[in-house]
Amino acid sequence: MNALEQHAQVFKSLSEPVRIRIITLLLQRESLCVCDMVTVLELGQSLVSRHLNTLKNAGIVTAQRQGAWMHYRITDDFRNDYPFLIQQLEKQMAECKILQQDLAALQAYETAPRTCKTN
Amino acid sequence: MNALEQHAQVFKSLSEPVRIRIITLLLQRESLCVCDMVTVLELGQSLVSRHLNTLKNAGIVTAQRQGAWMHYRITDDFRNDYPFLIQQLEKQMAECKILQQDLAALQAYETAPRTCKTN
DNA sequence: ACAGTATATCTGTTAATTCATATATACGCA
DNA sequence: TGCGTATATATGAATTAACAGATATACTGT
Repeated sequence: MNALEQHAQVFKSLSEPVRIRIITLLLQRESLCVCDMVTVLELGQSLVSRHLNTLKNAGIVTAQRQGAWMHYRITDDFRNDYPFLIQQLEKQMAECKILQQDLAALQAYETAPRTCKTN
Repeated sequence: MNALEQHAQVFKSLSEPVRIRIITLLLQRESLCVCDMVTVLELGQSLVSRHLNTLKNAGIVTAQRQGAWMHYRITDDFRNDYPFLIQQLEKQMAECKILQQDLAALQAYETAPRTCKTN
């Protein structure tokens, strides 16, 4: 895959609202596990897992297993190669109500006693 | 369409190599007509026209007729709402061989005597 | 009529979503 | 320790929709 196709793939990864929401959450934290995102976003586990896989294939996130949990984080490569894209996402987060609600839900979720009952 | 969906649509518009090439060219000039881009990109007229329509629907470009020619340009709204995205595209242009070749082809095309025989 | 541009249509490909199931780890308990 | 079970995550399969590309045709202004 050449550089142009790589760029196109990155943009494509950002072309779905759910993935924008996921990336925006991940930009706010070192890492999150799948069940965190499932709870905060109020989406099906399968759907979130598949979108995370799409982001992983594009090199935007990586996964690391910690016990039963898979922790996803933004890759250093993405931060290095697409710094302005991250700035753009942060700008959007500051202006987009839905993304702010997601962040608020994440904070509420972290404060409350966590029960990670995904399924 | 809410703000999140709007952002997703913009990213989707950037998710195809041909459209990245078109936008990159347009960022270098005030405006270009369809036959300019067809010649420089060496793609079918129908294909370029359809991609331009996609970009227009996303609010990234506007069209203005000048005689037989349709001149496309980047919208002010896009420049205002997605400034970092434009920075990202300019960074990519500086680093991506294909995009540089397109720019060189545009310059050569502008220098040579133009015959806009599209079809 | 002709040049520039848009669009209708067809084909092949890709992708999103859901459901059901598989895998992997942790936990409780004998 | 070993087994059964619950939890966390991934994935195969099926369905549906969207889209890129090409060709042919229609529209628009000179």
